[in-house]
Amino acid sequence: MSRHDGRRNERKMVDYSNLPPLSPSPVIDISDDDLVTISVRDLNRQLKMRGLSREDIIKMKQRRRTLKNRGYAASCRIKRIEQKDELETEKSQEYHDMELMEQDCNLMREEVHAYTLKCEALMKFAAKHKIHIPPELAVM
Amino acid sequence: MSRHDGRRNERKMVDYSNLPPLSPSPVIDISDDDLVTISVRDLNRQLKMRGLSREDIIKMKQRRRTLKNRGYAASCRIKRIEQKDELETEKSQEYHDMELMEQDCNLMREEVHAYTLKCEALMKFAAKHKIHIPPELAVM
DNA sequence: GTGATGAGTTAGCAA
DNA sequence: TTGCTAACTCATCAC
Repeated sequence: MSRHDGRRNERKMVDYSNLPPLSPSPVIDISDDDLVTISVRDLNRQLKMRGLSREDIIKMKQRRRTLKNRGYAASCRIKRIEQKDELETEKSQEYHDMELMEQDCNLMREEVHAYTLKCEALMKFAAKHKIHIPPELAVM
Repeated sequence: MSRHDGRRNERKMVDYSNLPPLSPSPVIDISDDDLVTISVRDLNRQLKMRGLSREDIIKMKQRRRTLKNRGYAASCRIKRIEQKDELETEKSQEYHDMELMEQDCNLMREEVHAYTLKCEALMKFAAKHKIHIPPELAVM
């Protein structure tokens, strides 16, 4: 119960200025925003310039890592949501395609049916008029 | 950094016996497993019987809540995974159905084509033999 | 009180 | 060191 007791989580988004100060005393006046943004090189330079103790340096580094992790966790959650949305979108697209294809199928089914009727009528006509149709032309 | 430093997270699953003892001293000899399982009534009875202090009772309750939350978090994760699996399964099922329907479509497409050829041949045959076909029977 | 879930922290893997 | 993710804790909401 050291870090998070009712200081964060107030309303949805990260307020970097809201983290508790580094105890026993604030070590350096870099904002959290800068701390995660700055390069390791520059950070080291800053830390040395200000002559921080070994301990404070370790704390600073740990703090940087934690802040970065906070960001990673956020992206991880966002990614998860996006992937889910993607799946759902693809699924409903597929469903839509399927409906189109089904219509297509039905049209063709009707077409086939219409042809069978037509041909049937033609064959009847031929029979009625005693027209001999060569077998390779006979439809049914 | 009070609770979880290298005691949990060893390998995947919850080890209830692994939580740190309640400080300043272990308060009661209920296992975590029992603590989350027992009813509130029974818990209260136990706590009173053993004459625990107000503070220790509060700690005990908090501990129970935390253990329960751990379980809720786990179900939440499992649920998320299951929902994702479900989506994926549905999607691939849909894809499979679509393929079947496509085959169906293709078969019918061929059928329609075969019919047009047949009818074309019949019409040519009729023309060649000067057979008059009533318009309502004419195919094309 | 119970259950679910978003955000943050930590451990530990992979690169 | 960096990025990611599972497991955990906590706050908060709904019931």
